[in-house]
Parts: sequence; structure tokens; C-alpha cells
Amino acid sequence: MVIQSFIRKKIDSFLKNNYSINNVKYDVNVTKKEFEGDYTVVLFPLIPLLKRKPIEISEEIIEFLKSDENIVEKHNLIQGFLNITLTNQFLSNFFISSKNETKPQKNLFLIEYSSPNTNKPLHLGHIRNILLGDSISRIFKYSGNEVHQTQIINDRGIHICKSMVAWLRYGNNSSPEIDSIKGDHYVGKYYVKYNQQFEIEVKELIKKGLSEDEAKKSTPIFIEAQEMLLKWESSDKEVLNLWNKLNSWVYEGFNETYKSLSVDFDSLYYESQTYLTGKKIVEQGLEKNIFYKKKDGSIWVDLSEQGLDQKILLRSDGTSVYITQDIGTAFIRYKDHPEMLGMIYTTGNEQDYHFNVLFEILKKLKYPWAKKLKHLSYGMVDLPSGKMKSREGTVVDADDLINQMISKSKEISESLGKINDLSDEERTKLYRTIALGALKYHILKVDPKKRILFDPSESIDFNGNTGPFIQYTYARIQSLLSKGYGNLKNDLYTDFNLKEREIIITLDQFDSILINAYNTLNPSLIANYAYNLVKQFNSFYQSYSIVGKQPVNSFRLALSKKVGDQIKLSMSLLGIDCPERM
RNA sequence: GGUCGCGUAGCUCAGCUGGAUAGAGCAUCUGCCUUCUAAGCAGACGGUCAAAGGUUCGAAUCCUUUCGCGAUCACCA
Repeated sequence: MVIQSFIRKKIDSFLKNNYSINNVKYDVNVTKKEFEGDYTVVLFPLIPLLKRKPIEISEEIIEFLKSDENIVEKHNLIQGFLNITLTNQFLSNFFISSKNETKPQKNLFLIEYSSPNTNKPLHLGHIRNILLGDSISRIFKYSGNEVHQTQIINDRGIHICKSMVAWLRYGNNSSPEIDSIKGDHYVGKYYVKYNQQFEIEVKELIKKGLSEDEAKKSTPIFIEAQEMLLKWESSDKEVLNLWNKLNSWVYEGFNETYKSLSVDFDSLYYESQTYLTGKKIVEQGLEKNIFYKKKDGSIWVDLSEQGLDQKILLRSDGTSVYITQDIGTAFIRYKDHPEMLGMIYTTGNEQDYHFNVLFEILKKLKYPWAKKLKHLSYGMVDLPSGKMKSREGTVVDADDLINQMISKSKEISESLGKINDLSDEERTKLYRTIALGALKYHILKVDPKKRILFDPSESIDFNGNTGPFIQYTYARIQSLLSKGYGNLKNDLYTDFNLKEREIIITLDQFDSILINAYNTLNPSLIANYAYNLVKQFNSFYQSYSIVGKQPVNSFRLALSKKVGDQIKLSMSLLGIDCPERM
């Protein structure tokens, strides 16, 4: 239980006892720094209800609180704001005795994220997706739920065939091992090659007098890719072998990247294994007249009643579209986990419409679990030059970025020279931890809804409101705890009493921040919480150091420990490790 | 054009269910290392919260309109 809700409960019972009023809306906030007090009750809403002046209400509330226990030290009233200062005794008792609430019963959530195409390596956009999905998973787990992390891998379609065609033409007989390139980068290279060759062939055809549209459709390399897709769909053995070979290279590469980001998945779903189920469901829906067929044979759903348009579900030639496989995947996932309480899809906000349509379709099909699906949508990561486009080579590659961060953290660490006594292995690990702290925090501290402008020429910072700063504070707290010497003079204790309270009160707010993050799927709340906590703590201890005394009594050490735990916990919900030293 | 999202300091971003004088970091300037660890601390400078109406004791926050930016509305994924 948090102090805030404790006070609220008290006031609720006051209102009930003295005025027989229930369910009044009023605020209990943490008192702003500029005013004296710990918590503030906003009396304005009560004034018309109780038909009394603010001063009278405040006196009655204080009297009620005082009659009970040793809670209130002093209070003041400014306009309609009743500021209450709690007694030290109450604070420390509350602080020490507050144990974790009994966790809610375990509910299963499926969280889908990453879900890449298998024709090119991961880029910064994927990193945002992965970090959000991973962090939300951690927040759900910490809130007492069971979490199943999953993906849908877009492993089939014309884009894969393009890489395959290019590999046959230009790369046959080579492999990632032979070229010593990471598998996903290797395959991505051939996807780029395809597009280069495609451009050349288009130009040649235009020279011969074709229009641009005609040329694009009739380049030999495109026709080859189309033929390969047809062969794939008819399960041609050779094509399937090739497809498997290239995909397995890509998966190896992806796994390396996931590992370096320290994220993991419990299950993988492949589009190639779910799209047929999707087709079947669409056909069944047609029989039940939930969908309709146009003259040309294509199947559609009418969602105009839901404020959406009409949407195609199966092409006139009977092949599936993007949404078909999503219907199938959702269905199969429910079959696999019928007890799930919810499923969360992590994708960019360019797919907002798509998911609205998907959810409405599933509702139309009367699946009871349709209302359990939720879309965690986030803004795009754009470059100053505009959108990242892998075809044009304007992407920030995930692996490159991680490696850059690691060398930067190494550089800074070495120049500071605080960890020279550690072994090479320990140092290498530390550089990585700090690099990932910087990267993850940089992405996660921004509200998911907002788009991120990423300038590759300005590398991610290690000073200020950053992951390393928070990690650094944690490391300092550990050092403080391990030393714990000196004695505190009473007069100094009073000087810093106020700030100490601020830290306690911030700790008190963590539960509500967590609930908020959980409900709004928003790790940035946690990130900003961690930062504020660290700021307060640093300012408290540093300004103490300036006075030249070592802060120690037991309460204060306990406080440091508590703050440290809280920092570590918050960061762990973002998937960031806090090293003991740095 | 319809729908959805965003617009807060020069830049990058906080600001939770409406609350008191609008909050950080970067950048610029001024102090602080015989200290728990300066990846830091203290301070200065910097704002018509895109604009206008409305709701009420009270609006950056809620509603409406306008402007700007982005996304989306495919037999692409």
C-alpha cells in the first residue's frame, strides 16, 4: 500500500462518518517542492458538497487524522490546498513495514513483437519495436502475470523470392560462412543486389521503348521472382530447399542480434504455416455470409458500420493477402493458448488501420477472444533525410549501431580509468552493459506514440538524462553501501530532512506509475520515474558531500539501499542491467 | 478528401486520472575533484504550452474549430 492511498482511505472514512458522503472525486497529490508538506489534499471539490469553508473542512480533516494515530506533524492551508506534513515516525514505520502487496492472480498474456521480414537485417525501427515489446513483457511479468513472448515471421512472399533469385544469379556457391558475414546481412546483400539489377533492367527496357510501368512488370529478374513464388506455392522441392537455406541463414543472424539485445522469445509463428488457416476461416466466413464475394471472385468484408471501409480478404485468384495470415495466426494462437487473457501486438503506427480492421473482422466472426486483442502502436523512427528505406540503403543497421555504442562506451570508460582493476572479461561485459543501457534508455524514454527523429551523425549521449547516468548512480550507491563509514551530526540531519522525505515520497509513487505503464503500455513512464529518482538522490548526496561529511546513520543507509533497489528494478523493467561498478 | 496520431525552451524530450510560480538534458555562461565514483553537483540564461473559442473555482491537460507535420485509406507486406 502506498501512503497516498492510505491518506485517501482515511479521508474517505472521514467523509462517510461525518457527512455520510461516498464516492467523492478529489485529489491527494504529492506536495510541490515550493510548499511545505508531504501530501496535499485538494479541497475544492469538497466545498460545494459539504457547504463549508476550506478552513473549516481542513480543520475537521486534521482533527480526524490526529484523533487516530501519530500521523500528522503539522499542516497548512493555502487557498483550497491542504498540505499535510507527516511525522518521521509514521514515515519510517510505513516505509519499513510496507511489503509488496499480494500479487494478483496469474493471467496469461501473449505479447507479439519484432516480427521481421526474412529478407534483410534488422534496423533501428526494429530495435524500437523489440525494446518496447520486451519492456512491456517485463512490466506485465512484474505485475504478476504470465507472459508468453512471440513473433510472426513473415517468411514467405515475393520479397523473399527476390533475395533467392539474386542469390542464384550472383551468390551461388557462396555462404555466410565462406564470406564470413552475419547471415541476415548476407541475405540482405542479395536483396539489395536484386533491386540494383532490377533498376538496370528497367532502364534497359525503357530505352527499348517501353513505358515505365510496363518495364517494371517485364524485367527478366522480376519475372524470375514471380515464377519462383508460384513454384514455392506449389511446393517445388528445389525452391523450398533454397528457401529454407536462405531463411535459416537469416534466423541465425537474427538470433545473434536478439542475444546481444538480451531479448528472447517463447514461440515463433511462421506466416508460411498460418496463412492457409487464414484462408480457411475466410472461406467459412463467406459461407456464413459474414463476408461477400465480388463478381471477379475476390472476397471482401464490409466494415462501414464500424466506421471502416471495405477490405479485401482473398484475391480473385484465391491467394491470400496480408490480413489473411493475421486472421489465421490469431486463431492458431488462441487454439494454442485458450486460457490467455489478452494478446498484444507491437507494431508501428502505420499499421493502426490494419489492426482496427483485423480486430473488427474477428469480432464479426464472433470469436469471443476478439475483444482481448490490443495493438501497442508506436511512432516511426525517422532520419533527418526522411523515412528509412532498406532498398535505398538509408537505414541505421541494428548491429552496426550496437557495435558503435560499445566502442564509444569503451572509449569513455578507458579515459575515466575507474575500472582498471577489473579483468578483461569483466570490462568487456561492462562496456556492453553500458552501451545497451544508453541505447535502450534513449529509445524507451520517449513516449511510444511519438515518432523519433534519429540523427546518425549525432551519436547517442552518455551524459545527462541517459541510461549510463542512471547506471552510474546505482553503482555509486553500491559503493556507498559497501563503505558505510562516518557519523552523522544531528544538525545536518535536520538540514537534509526535507530532501530525504522527497525521496521517500517518490518511492511511494512507483506503484501508481507501474499501473499506469501497464494500462497504457508505456515504458517511458518507468524511464522517467527512474530518472527523477536518480536526480533527487544525486542532488541529495552530492550536496551533502560538498559540506564535507559522510552521510551515514542507519536510516539513511536503508534509504540508499531502497533507492538502489528501486533504480535497479525500474531499469530491469526496461531490460537494462545495472552494474555494481562502473 | 475521410480517418487516426503528434505540435511544450535554439535542439531532444518529461509533465500520470484537470490543481499552486511550466520541468529536465544538450548547447551557452559561472562556481565546485586530498570525494562514496566529476558518466556528477550547485547556479545563470532560455516559454504567448501551434492559434482561437468553450467547459469551471482552476486548462499544457477535457470539448469544438483552424493551421502545421506525419501515418493510413491497395487484388503491397
